[in-house]
Amino acid sequence: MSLREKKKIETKNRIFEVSGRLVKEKGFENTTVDEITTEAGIAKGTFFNYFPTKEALLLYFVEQKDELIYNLIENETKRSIPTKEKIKNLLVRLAESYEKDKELTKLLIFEYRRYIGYSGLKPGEDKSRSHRLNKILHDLLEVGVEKREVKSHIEVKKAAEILTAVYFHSLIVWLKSESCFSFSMDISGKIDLLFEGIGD
Amino acid sequence: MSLREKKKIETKNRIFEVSGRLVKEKGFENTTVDEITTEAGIAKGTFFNYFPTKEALLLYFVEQKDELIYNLIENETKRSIPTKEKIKNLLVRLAESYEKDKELTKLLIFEYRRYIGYSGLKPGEDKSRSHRLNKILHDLLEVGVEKREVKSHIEVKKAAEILTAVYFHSLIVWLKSESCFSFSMDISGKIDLLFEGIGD
DNA sequence: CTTTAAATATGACTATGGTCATGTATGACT
DNA sequence: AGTCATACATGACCATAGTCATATTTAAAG
Repeated sequence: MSLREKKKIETKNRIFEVSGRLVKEKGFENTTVDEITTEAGIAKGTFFNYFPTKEALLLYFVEQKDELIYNLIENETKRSIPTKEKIKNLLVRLAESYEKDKELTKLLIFEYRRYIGYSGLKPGEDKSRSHRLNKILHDLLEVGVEKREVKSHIEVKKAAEILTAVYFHSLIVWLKSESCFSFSMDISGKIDLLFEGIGD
Repeated sequence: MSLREKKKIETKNRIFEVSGRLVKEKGFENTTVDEITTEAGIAKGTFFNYFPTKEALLLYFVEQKDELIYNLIENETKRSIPTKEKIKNLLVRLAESYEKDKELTKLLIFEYRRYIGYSGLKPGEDKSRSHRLNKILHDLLEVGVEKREVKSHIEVKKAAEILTAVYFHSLIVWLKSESCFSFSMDISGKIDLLFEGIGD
């Protein structure tokens, strides 16, 4: 690895490290790019050589954290248990990992939404977090149909979207609520309801 | 009405009118407060006497539009038809009203999310759009339980949240998609699925 | 070791949302 | 009508995200 590459990585890491500390201390909005660059010992412009906008930094944080979580969870989907249990386990594990630090989750999720809601529009590709979960759920449901654990005539695409929708909406509701009900319990109950159906 | 009040209303209307025009022409981000105030013939500071932030203006737009839509729809919920049909009609009507101008909807929804995702956190009260729909659906479901059209043992709260979640998520997916599938058809199918259940 | 071109760093500069001390119009009270 | 407190308007000013022409560093070629 050339000196250049080494320096590049080092600089990016320093930005990441410094900004992580500052954001945890004072929140994202209250942390200025000036502060980050000063603290990191680089010029302001340099920051924008590494992250196109201040919010891209946040995106990077979220991506890093998601990567960790999804890796931990991937194994879960490989066990041979009923489809419904698999989906429930997956979403409950996800929920639990967010429950570990509600404040941090709040920070990351809301800022992320803010950013993605906007710039996420322009490119044809949607790399949003919901897409990733949606794909996993879609695959699980397809297997479920094959195993006759999921209604064979349902549109798997719609069902996956429903599960994704419920998961993310519940996450937002939980994050916004002052009362500290359990997100994982909530999502677990909702999955039961979704598999059973609402109608009588 | 005093002269003062008249002037106040007139000024607010002028801001609303001018900014509406500019935003439609050039988008929200590309419309500056300076432009709006210049065009409206007022000083910059005056703008902030009427709207605490630039984004509050957008909030105002959305509220105005929502008011119209919900008023149109309210009657729908009063007809004596099965609960499922009522809910379906409600959401399909909502969907149809958004389908009328996808671009405008995109603009309003995404900018709104951006704003609310952030400032919507601070106050205990959540006046978000999803709350309003959630309440309506909750009420409809409760009636449905009484009429034995909805499973009596289900938690109505969870069911309402699920419907709300699916509606808004589908809206976002639709807005983001390039292909022009019908949002109202999509939501209609999903409601069938939700009432039937996913499991076999 | 020089020279050179490309990658990278730099910080003065711009654009814009938002603030605030000050000025001005309004209407209640005498 | 004249006086005064209050609500409202004003625009100079500030903070900060993001840009860009220029300077510097690196790596390769001669």
